Amino acid sequence: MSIPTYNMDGLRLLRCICDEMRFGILEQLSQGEMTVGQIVQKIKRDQPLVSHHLKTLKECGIVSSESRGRHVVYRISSERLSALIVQIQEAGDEINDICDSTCCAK
Amino acid sequence: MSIPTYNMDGLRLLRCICDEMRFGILEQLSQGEMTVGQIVQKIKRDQPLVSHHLKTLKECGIVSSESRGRHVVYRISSERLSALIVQIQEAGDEINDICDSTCCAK
DNA sequence: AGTTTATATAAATCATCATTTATATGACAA
DNA sequence: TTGTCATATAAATGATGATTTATATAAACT
Repeated sequence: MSIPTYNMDGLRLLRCICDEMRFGILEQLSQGEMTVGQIVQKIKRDQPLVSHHLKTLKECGIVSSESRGRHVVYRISSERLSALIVQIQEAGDEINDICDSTCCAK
Repeated sequence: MSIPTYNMDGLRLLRCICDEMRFGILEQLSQGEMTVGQIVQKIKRDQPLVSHHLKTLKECGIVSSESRGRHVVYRISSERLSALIVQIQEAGDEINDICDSTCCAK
C-alpha cells in the first residue's frame, strides 16, 4: 500500500460519516445535542449499536460528549461539520434532480 | 454495483464518494476535466480499476463523460458537487486541528 | 481488413466493517 | 448496599464492496 497523493483528512472524515446509522445520528445531532437514549428512541436501533457508532464518531473527532448524571449528551463538535451534513443532504437532492431529467435514469 | 443509482440522498451520495480511489479521482476532477488515461497516470492505479470506479461515480450522477475520438473525458457534474469535495477536505483539516490539540489523539 | 491505442466489463477473490448477542460499568435512589 | 437505569464494551458473525485478473469493445490509424 503506497502513500496516497491526495488529502487523507477528507477521506478519513468521509469514511466515518458514510454509514447509514452514523449519518442518521449526525442528521439528528445537526438539530441540537441529544442524549444516547434520545438518539436510540429517535432512530429506533439497539442501544449497544448506537453507542458503538457514537464511539466511532467521537474517536474521529466528529462529535464530543459530556456526562450529566447518568446521561451522556452528544453534540457535533463544530459548526462547520454541522453545516457540512446539511450541505451533503442538499448535494444529494441536487443529484436527484439532475438524474431525473437527464443522465442516469436506469 | 450496489451503490444506488436513483433516489439519491445524502447517504447515497456519501456511499459513492467515501472510497479512497473515488475520492481521489474527484479531487483530481475538482480541478478540471480529465481523460481516463490522465487520471490513471495521476493516481497510478490500474486502468480497469479506474474505469470501474468512474462507472460507479457516473451511475450515481456525480460525474458525467463525453467521448472525444478514442478518449473519454470525465468531469464533475455540478459546481455544487465540486465545491462539496473541497468543503469535505476543509472539514477534514479542521477535525485534524481539533484532534491534535484535544480529544482524539490516537 | 488488420493493428494499435483507449476504455470498459465481468467473474472470482479478498478485505473491511456493520450488526448481533451477551455482558460490564457507572450513577443514582431506596 | 442493593436494585435499577443509562451507557459502554467485546467477541463472533455476517454482509458489503474493493481489487485482481482476464477479456471485450470501440475508434483511429496502416
